[in-house]
This record gives sequence, structure tokens and C-alpha cells, in this order.
Amino acid sequence: MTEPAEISSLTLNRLSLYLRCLRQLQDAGTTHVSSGQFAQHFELSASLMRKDLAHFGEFGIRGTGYRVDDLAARLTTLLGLDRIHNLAVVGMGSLGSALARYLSFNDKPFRIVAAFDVDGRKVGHKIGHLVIHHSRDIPEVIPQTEAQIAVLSVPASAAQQCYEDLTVSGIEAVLNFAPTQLKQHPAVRTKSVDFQINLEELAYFLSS
Amino acid sequence: MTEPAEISSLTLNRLSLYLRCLRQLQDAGTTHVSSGQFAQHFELSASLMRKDLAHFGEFGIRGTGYRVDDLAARLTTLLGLDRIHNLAVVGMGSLGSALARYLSFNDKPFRIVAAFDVDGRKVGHKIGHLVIHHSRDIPEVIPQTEAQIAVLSVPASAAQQCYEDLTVSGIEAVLNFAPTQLKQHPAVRTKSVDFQINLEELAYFLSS
DNA sequence: CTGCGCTTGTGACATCGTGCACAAGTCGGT
DNA sequence: ACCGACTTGTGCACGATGTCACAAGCGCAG
Ligand SMILES: NC(=O)c1ccc[n+]([C@@H]2O[C@H](COP(=O)([O-])OP(=O)(O)OC[C@H]3O[C@@H](n4cnc5c(N)ncnc54)[C@H](O)[C@@H]3O)[C@@H](O)[C@H]2O)c1
Ligand SMILES: NC(=O)c1ccc[n+]([C@@H]2O[C@H](COP(=O)([O-])OP(=O)(O)OC[C@H]3O[C@@H](n4cnc5c(N)ncnc54)[C@H](O)[C@@H]3O)[C@@H](O)[C@H]2O)c1
Repeated sequence: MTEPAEISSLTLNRLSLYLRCLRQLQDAGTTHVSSGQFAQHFELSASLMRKDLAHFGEFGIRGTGYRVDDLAARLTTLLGLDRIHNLAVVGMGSLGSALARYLSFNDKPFRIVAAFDVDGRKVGHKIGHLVIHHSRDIPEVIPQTEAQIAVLSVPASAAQQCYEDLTVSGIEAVLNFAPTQLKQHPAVRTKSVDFQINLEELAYFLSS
Repeated sequence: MTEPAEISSLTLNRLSLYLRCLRQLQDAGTTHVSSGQFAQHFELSASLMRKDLAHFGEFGIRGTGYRVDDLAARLTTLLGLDRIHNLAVVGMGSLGSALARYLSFNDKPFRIVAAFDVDGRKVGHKIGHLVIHHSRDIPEVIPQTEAQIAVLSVPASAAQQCYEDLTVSGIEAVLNFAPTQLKQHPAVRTKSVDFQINLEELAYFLSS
């Protein structure tokens, strides 16, 4: 099988995870690994890993396993992480700032090219070497900077409006952190990371 | 059906979502809603919502729909959000501080009772009215404060060690933000919120 | 009290995701 | 050159998840 069918989110997320684990192995100096060893080490499923990889071709050597460097490299290109992706952060509050700082360190495949807020005390100031624009300039700045992915870290009440401003500005994907159910635009790939819901799930299982 | 079987994460997360949407309806003054209206308004599935609720009993009135207040109240107790849950935050960097601040505002069902770090410049200082302890005191402070859920926001390299310190200290659940695959303790309910993997999923689908 | 329209709760069905087991294939030793 | 030990890639079966369609139930009008 090559790559005609649409890949599921679950598979894709696991591929990212595999890559991360492979990098750990690289750091440890491991050059070869079998799916069994890999799975045991990282508490994953060996057969599932093989099946995930099978969506994209053959990566291993029967009888031997996988060459760590090789698999890592192929996963990197496969996931598009060998290219640089331009990010815009909308909402430079405590979360937005943390994200911006985090991405500045970890700048391998992602690069922040624009930041937005509405707070007069923040607009015009710099975060690192990046000036914070006013949100009303989203339609102008997004195309200029060629931002492809937007990170939404504004209050829930502003999220939908910002989302729509972003979509009409030609953004290709949005990662939303606001605890709200966005009315999605079909042409923009949208995901939400919902801290609150995850916390509530844990709370459900507590004894008292 | 009442509640013998284990409820799936997916269902549980949607229940949290429904509750959040119901609160929006309450704020808007809506008193009654049918699953169809609800689903259309929030871009959800009506039949799935009914099935999710069915795990826990009957909540609606046939021919009429649901009373918003009533359903919200029942979901709140059902999810355990009428009780206060004690949180500990481990790793008071930019993300940990953002989370602490966020939870201090949004303090309805969650209350931060302890904070930890190893950085000498942070330990002993206060965040709000809460003193930051040294991580080595986790085994002492967690039981004292009766923290039930820990939020892990330390660097990936420290995550496994902190996780284990927490588990032996009697924590009941952990929400991990570090980009690493934790070796899980079976008695501790553990979830990860993985910003990086979500970002990489979006990147995969970008055109260029 | 009866009938009608509406909505829930639910069983049957379709789809999707995962675990299992094994044939196909590779390598190293003899 | 062949064998045996090992691992991948994969077909199959099972379980989980979501959709559909409808009987059961409720309220209101007459
Ligand atoms: N730990 C956290 O802080 C955390 C965790 C999970 C989710 N969230 C969510 O992330 C979002 C941001 O959280 P936060 O803690 O950073 O809040 P915050 O109040 O610190 O920051 C919000 C920022 O958004 C800006 N803003 C408001 N309206 C805007 C608009 N229309 N356009 C651009 N910027 C605008 C504000 O000026 C502010 O700087 C919230 O929706 C919150 O629920 C936060
Ligand atoms: N936007 C973000 O900042 C962001 C987003 C997603 C995930 N994350 C992840 O969350 C974690 C924290 O991110 P951050 O940006 O806050 O990093 P940070 O460097 O700002 O903060 C990390 C904090 O953890 C403390 N620490 C280190 N070892 C510790 C230990 N053993 N016990 C207790 N505390 C310890 C450090 O002193 C520091 O204060 C990282 O794993 C990061 O990958 C961060």
C-alpha cells in the first residue's frame, strides 16, 4: 500500500509519537530497533506501529527490524517536518506568551512569524524580536507574513470572531486553545486542545 | 440503562462539552432545547448526544426536549463538578504559571492547593497566595494538602521522575503537558495534552 | 378523552480502529 | 548453499464508535 487513502488522526498522531521516541533512541545511540523492543520500551503496541507505518510503505528489514536514523528521517519527511511552517499566534496573554516562548526555543520545524492582540498595552511591543500587531490587522498581516497555521489563545468570547478573521485571511489551519465549540470553516483544518475538558475527565474518576 | 459499564473517554469528553454549551444557552436565557436544535446550534450530532446521555439514565421529556437548567445541573453532578477538586502544579515555568493563573480565575470546581519547582529563584516565592515548594518535598506536601490531581508542566527530561514522585505520594490522577511518553502507573489515571503532536498533525495537511 | 405532532431513547446496522497470528522475507552461522 | 532464528507486513476477526430509523412516550388542542 502506498498513500492513496486519507490517513486517520489517530494514526497520524501516533506517527508523531514514534518519531519523538526514535529521537530519544538516537540520543541514546541506538542504531537498530525491532517493533517489539520499541513497543516494550515506550509502552506502545508493536503490531499497531507496524500497521501505522504500512499506510506509507515498507520501512523495516525483515528479520532485523528498523534502522533508527532511517525511520526517523523518513517519518520526518512524511510528516512534513523537514519544511518550515509559519505560525501566527493570536492572543498574547499568559498562554499565548508561553506558547510563543516555547516555539522560539523549539524552532526546528515551526517558526512564529506574527503575533496579535487587542490590548493597547501589548500592541506595538515586542515579544522576542517579533512586534505584536493589533487583531484588526489580521487580514493584512497574515498574507504578508505567509503564516499558514494560527494558534488561537484568546478568551472564549473572542475565539469565534478571531477564527473567522483568520479564515478569510487565507490561513490554512487553526489550533484553538479557547474552551469553546468553534463553528468551523470547511476549508480550514481546525483542531482544539482543550485543557479544561481533559481536567474534567480526570475529575470524573476521582473517588470522593 | 444506569451506570454499570465503564464510560468511554470520548463520551465523557462530549458530556463536558455539552455542559459547556448548556451554560452558554443558560446565559442566553434559553430554558428548553431539543437535541436537534442543540446539535445544529453547536455543530454536534443529535443522536450521539442522546446516546451519550442514555448511558446515565433519562434526562429529557419526549415531545418537548430538555430543560436546560435541569440537564446542566444533572451533568454537573454526574461529572463530579459539584465537588471541589484539589490540584497540584508541578513545574512553575511559563506554562505552569499560565495554568496556575488560569485556574485561579476559573476556580469553580478546581482549586490549586500546591505548587512545585526546582528552580532556586522560584522556590519559596509566592504565586498568588500560594507558596512554591521544592519538588523534593512532593511526598510530604501532596498528602498534607490532599491534592488529588497533579498537573505536570516540567521539561520532558524531568517528567518521568516527577510522575513517579507523584504516584508514590498518593496522587490519584495526572495531567501531563510534557512532550514525552510516560511509563504509566496503573493505579493513577493519567492523561497527556500534547500541543506539539497536535501542531504536527495540522502541519501534515498543509499544501506546500 | 382522543388524536396528532413532536421528541426522546434505543436496537439494528455501518464504519472505523486494534489485536492476533502467520506467511513472506532477511540475516548470520555452518 | 542451506538452515534456523528472527522480524516485518498483512489478512482476518473482534471490539469500539457513530449513524439511522423507529417505536414509545409526552403534551397540547379540540
Ligand atoms: N493556562 C492557561 O492560561 C490556559 C490553559 C488552557 C486554555 N486556556 C485558554 O486560552 C485562552 C487564553 O488564555 P490566557 O490565560 O492566555 O488568557 P489571558 O487573559 O491571559 O490572555 C488573553 C489575551 O487575549 C487578548 N485578546 C482578547 N480579545 C482578543 C482579540 N479579539 N484578538 C486578539 N487578542 C485578544 C487579551 O488582550 C489577552 O492578552 C483562553 O480562552 C483560555 O480559556 C488558557
Ligand atoms: N507553551 C508552552 O510553554 C508549552 C506548551 C506545550 C507544552 N509545553 C511543555 O510543558 C513543559 C513546561 O513548559 P514551559 O514552557 O513552562 O517550560 P519552562 O522551562 O518555562 O518551565 C519549566 C519549569 O519546570 C521547572 N522544573 C524543571 N525540573 C523540575 C523538576 N524536576 N521538578 C519541578 N520543576 C522542575 C523549571 O525550573 C521551570 O520552572 C515542557 O515539557 C514543555 O514541553 C509547554
